[in-house]
Amino acid sequence: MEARLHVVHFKKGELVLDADQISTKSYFIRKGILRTYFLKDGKEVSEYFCSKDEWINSPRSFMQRKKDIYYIDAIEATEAFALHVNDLVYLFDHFPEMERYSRLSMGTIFGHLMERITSMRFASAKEKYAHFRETYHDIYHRIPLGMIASYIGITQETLSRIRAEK
Amino acid sequence: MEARLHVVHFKKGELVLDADQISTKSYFIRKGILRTYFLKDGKEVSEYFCSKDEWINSPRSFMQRKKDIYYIDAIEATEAFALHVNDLVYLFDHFPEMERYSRLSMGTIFGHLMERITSMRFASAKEKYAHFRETYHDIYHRIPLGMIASYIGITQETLSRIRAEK
DNA sequence: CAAAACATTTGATTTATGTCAAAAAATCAT
DNA sequence: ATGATTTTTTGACATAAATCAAATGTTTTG
Repeated sequence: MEARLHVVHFKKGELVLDADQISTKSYFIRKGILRTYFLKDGKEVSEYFCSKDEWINSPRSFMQRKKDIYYIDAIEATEAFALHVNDLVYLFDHFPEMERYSRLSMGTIFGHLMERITSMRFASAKEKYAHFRETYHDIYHRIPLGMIASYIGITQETLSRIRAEK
Repeated sequence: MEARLHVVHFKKGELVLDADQISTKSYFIRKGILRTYFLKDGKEVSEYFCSKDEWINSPRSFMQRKKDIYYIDAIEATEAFALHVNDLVYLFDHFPEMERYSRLSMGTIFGHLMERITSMRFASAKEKYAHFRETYHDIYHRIPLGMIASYIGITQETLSRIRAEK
């Protein structure tokens, strides 16, 4: 089992997954930050950030082996374990408890997504930023302003002004 | 198995689940529309709508047996099958394939949620309404304007004006 | 059927945030 | 280090959508 995970390193700014390829790996981060984003009108829109002890992948691409719109890149120099999708399938096939574990953790992620939807719907720019800081309280200061702005769906200028006040 | 589902009926406007109780049932709709909503500053905010052949519940309340903020009510007179959480757990325990099925369908719902987040982030009020109509293309005309407005996160007045133009 | 309750529309005004443009600050590469 | 990118800040202005208020339209209910 341990052997199925191999260590990988990414330099700051390095592309981990290109949107035009199907993702066969999921990464468990040991150090650094990876980020999922997509392009809208030629500009990067950050979808989410992952750091230490978290898994990151392009969900649909990885699970359903279909191309998706997401890129993954490294915000910082990052060290991670890579797990190949075939090995994961092997695990699901041989350890049924995995399925249950997976189902239950999905529930948690689910809750986060619903919360985020709510936050997007009724919050002012300032509140969205506050919500972002809560969600990423241990790494928010390591994420560039522009990426945060696109993550919460406001412009850089507005975010800069929010930070300036107080 | 069939016996574990029992038919229930709700009148238009009837409360199906009160937020101050833990939800023990999930409903599979045969006819009509149910809706999940929560209260924000005393006003109802619609979370999602379900119709024919879909399951509806208060996810965290149902799966984790914890109180959550969601109410469920009937937008139309509705007929549904109710499944008790204990019966579902029984199914998961006795039919491992259920776990896999559940995991895979979560992936789909996942995709919808992510799409919705994107739609909330960068769309104008008009585009949000268009996105809503696509998502609910077979029932959108049966949902009151005010509920749609809160679902997409704009005011009733703005939605009314969007409908008025063209 | 009328009255009440509720939902939608319309109008006038305000406000938060976006846009465009340029300066300042920080980071990167030679 | 130093010049070159890149990122962040600041300013002036435009605009979509919110707010407040009232009128109209539509359902429900006794």
